[in-house]
Amino acid sequence: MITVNALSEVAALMGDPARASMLSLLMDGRAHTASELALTAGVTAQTASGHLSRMVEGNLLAARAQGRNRFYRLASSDVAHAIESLMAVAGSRAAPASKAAAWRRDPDLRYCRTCYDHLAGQVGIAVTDALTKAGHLSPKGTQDWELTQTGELFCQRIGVDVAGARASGTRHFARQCLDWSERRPHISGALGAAIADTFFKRGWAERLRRSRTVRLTDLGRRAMHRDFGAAL
Amino acid sequence: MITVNALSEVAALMGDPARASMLSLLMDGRAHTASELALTAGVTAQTASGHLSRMVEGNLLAARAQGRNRFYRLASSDVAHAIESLMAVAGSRAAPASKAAAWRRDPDLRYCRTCYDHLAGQVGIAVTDALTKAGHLSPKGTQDWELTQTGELFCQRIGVDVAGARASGTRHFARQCLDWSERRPHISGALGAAIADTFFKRGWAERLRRSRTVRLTDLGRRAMHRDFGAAL
DNA sequence: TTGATCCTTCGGCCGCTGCCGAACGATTGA
DNA sequence: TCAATCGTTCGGCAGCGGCCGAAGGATCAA
Repeated sequence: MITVNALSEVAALMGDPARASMLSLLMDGRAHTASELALTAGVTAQTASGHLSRMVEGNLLAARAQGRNRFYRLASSDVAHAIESLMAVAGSRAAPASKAAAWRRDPDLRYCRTCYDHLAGQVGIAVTDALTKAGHLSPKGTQDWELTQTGELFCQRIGVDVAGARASGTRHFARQCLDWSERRPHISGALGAAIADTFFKRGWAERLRRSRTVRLTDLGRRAMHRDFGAAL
Repeated sequence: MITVNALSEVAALMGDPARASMLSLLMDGRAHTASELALTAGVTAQTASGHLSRMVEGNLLAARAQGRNRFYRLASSDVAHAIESLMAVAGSRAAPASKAAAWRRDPDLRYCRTCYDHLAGQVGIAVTDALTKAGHLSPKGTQDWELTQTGELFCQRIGVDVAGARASGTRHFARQCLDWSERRPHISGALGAAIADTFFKRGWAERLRRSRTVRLTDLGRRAMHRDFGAAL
């Protein structure tokens, strides 16, 4: 009865209050950091770390390192489905969880910032989304992007130095970088840096002093609309 | 976060190997006795008893006493659905579980017998099914049956003493009795006894000596076909 | 390089809970 | 009524597992 054992193991993983809290938070479909999950569960970081690695081991979660942060998300929609079924049995429906409050903090930083040397935040996501929607960019594996032929032309048109990016030695060309405020991947790597360069050189964006925060100029706003088809 | 607690509690109930074994067995949708579940789980009766009462308490199972046996079944389809989702996460599909072997034992007893003073086994179920399908009988609550007007006429026609059954003092008129071999309710109570009486009086069935086993006669087989519309 | 932040591993404590033996009601069949 | 069967409660034991403090690696900002 290998299936019975597997059943009880999966259920047991979900059956701890701390882990259940984490899973509940992750039901929003986004990725969360270990410390955030620890806070939610009401346990210390080291305890949370143990829980998280066990859930990764049990194929409930997927982890992804991002700088000194580690983001965790549900491993599959199957997991989300199972949790929802359990909630149905529990008889109470999942609370919508008011996140509005959290979004008030640091709105500028969340709007646009540099992530190392490329754009992040809502603007970074908007750029990435626009490129993928237009067919210029498509995910390659879980870590990279592929720049299509039309993407190559598009970059040329708006003045992104693609050739320079390709020639950047050991560096990854186009990388998927998990956005910590939007919790979705944006474009990084050499191409991401080249795109950010273009934003700064053409006066579409400017760095705020002593901060990672980036301000989108009126010119940039118009460019986002005209060249990327995104309203921001 | 009342929902989180409830989630972990439900999952924890399913997260024990012994309980998971029981739940797996109960996934066939039928009711099983406590001892059968104990055997399946590989624990002693008293351990199983504890598990079962906890699962009843947690609304995972429903229990029903039947003589000195106690039958347990999944409390709802929601529970079955949740278990199935967990199995999907576990990645292995539920084994069909070869039950064919078990059905070979005591085929006569399973085919037809008396349960106290009424018919049980496949014949008892067939009679009950035929009456409900024809609209003569319908469940009333979870414990009783209601005999409809057409049912009353039908009983009159085949010679069941309904009036006598109604007059039987303190006794329940038409009761749902869980069939231990078919695991589904058949008709018992005064009406069930009266129906069985008819079967014996009209030569449709005869008791085997020193046994609860009942043999359906050729006459009875024909009656089942003609009057009940059931092939047996 | 230094300090700060994020996360992990290690070690030990403690409480929960699953397990069984024993004993006891309840029901059934003879 | 008596014996057998089914199921339960009780008590005690043992082990798993969740928790934290301490310490250390990795990464980032200055």
